[in-house]
Amino acid sequence: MKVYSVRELSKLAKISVRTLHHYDDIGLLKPAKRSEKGYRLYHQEQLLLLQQILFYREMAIPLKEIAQIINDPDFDVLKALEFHKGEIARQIQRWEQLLVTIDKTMLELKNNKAMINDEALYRGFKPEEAKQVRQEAIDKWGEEEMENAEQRIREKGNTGWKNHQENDEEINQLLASMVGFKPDDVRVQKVILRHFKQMNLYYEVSKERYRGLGKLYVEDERFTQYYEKYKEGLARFIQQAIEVFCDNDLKVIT
Amino acid sequence: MKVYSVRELSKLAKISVRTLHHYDDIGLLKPAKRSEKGYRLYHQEQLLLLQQILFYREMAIPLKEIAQIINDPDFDVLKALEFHKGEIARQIQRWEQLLVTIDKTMLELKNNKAMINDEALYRGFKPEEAKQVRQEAIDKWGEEEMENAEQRIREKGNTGWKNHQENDEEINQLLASMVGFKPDDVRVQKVILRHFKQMNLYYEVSKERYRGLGKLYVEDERFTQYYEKYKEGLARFIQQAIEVFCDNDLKVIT
DNA sequence: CTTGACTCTAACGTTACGTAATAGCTTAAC
DNA sequence: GTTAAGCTATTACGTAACGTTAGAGTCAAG
Repeated sequence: MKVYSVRELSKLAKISVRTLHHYDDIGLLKPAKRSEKGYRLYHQEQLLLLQQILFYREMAIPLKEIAQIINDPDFDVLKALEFHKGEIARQIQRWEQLLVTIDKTMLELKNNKAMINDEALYRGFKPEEAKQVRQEAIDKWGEEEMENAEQRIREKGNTGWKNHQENDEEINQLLASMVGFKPDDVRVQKVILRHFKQMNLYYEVSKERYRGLGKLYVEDERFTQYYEKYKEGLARFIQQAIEVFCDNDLKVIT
Repeated sequence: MKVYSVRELSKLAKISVRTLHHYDDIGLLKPAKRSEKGYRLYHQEQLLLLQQILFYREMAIPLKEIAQIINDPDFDVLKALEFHKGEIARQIQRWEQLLVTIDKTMLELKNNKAMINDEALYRGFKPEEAKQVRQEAIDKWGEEEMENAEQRIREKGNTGWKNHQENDEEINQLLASMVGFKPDDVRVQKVILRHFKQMNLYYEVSKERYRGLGKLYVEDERFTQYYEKYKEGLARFIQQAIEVFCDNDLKVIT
């Protein structure tokens, strides 16, 4: 009967010798016997076992569980597989969602990055600075927008402007207290208008860009988490309110 | 300016305190300062950073790389995201393939398990034993096939039958030497016929079951690896040859 | 002043091996 | 016979991202 050395077996199964050592260590796959000098010797039986092990390993089943499966004849393989199927399916769901998010993020980075930076800038500057920054931004718009915006952020640091921050805070608090209202509620829209005006004080925020910002609130974790901090569902609430605002209140803008 | 303790920040971000400790340890997110007694104190700035970190962490980007992204302004985020997008896409591919394999495996386990066991039995029994086993199998077919087959395997162990094994080996060698031939090549089909006869010596292998076995050769890692050992592509080759055989040579069977 | 809730550091545990490092064995060639 | 190539063994640290005690100091409230 043919016996296999570690190397032979490893080549057959296309795994490393170390892996076989490991499986021996943890008792998952012991060699049929040891040679006089302690060399591991495997038989067909082990080859078969190994194939099963690798089969299950491919399905991302932890080695401990694999040991169960191949050792314990009473182990319910079907149940285990069913379970892992669910796990994998969920995993796939998550990753697919991630792909979407990444795509969106990349789009933001490519096209709308300025918008994010606007927010970053808009938050934390004195009005004079903001106006100047804005002017610069408008001047160079389209050519080096990204680099410039980032550059300015780094240069200016975060020398916050008190009044602005407080106003911002108040608006967020107000909106937070209104979560649950219908987005087209007049009271909500009033605050949104205030928000919109606030932004337009130092920035030229078109209807389009405002709508885009609204979407960012729910699609970008960084914004979402920032607003969820105030109240659960706030991010989505604001976004919906902004949508309504942009759809209806165009007259205010011009 | 509001400062956050570890716990506060951890609650805001819905992560563990340990994680914040960890991020501090590895320098990914240092607190703004330490209190007199060494307590970690975080500011808004850190909150923002943390949000970014968690954002990237969600996309399964390793912490080291995240550190790059948020520290090094020259780091090409777009490229990094593009890269990870590819990674994730590939992952998803693999997992989806796994789902298919798992489904098939479960089907095999539920309905066709006997087939796998047939192969296991068929390989390694003396003819008398095999015949007896077969008789038993036929008798109890359909009620406890799975348990019985397993039971028999365990009972009989692997007391191999020399001639049978050798014949088996020779067939495999022959087929291995023919990989690359068209599956409907007469020489191939002759060997397949021999294979089929060999199986029918001790087992009642219908055209259907034989075709099913052929599929197993390529769909079940355990079989695939077994045959790939002889020659790369052998498993698929045999399967194709069996398909041709089952499609054309029905007259031989009856 | 004593709880209870919170904080710190230090350090081991987790998963499935990779990667040396050190040393003995086998075998074919010279 | 020796030597070099190639195999084998054991031991043990490294990896990623924290979880989980464990021991000990700190803070606010009753």
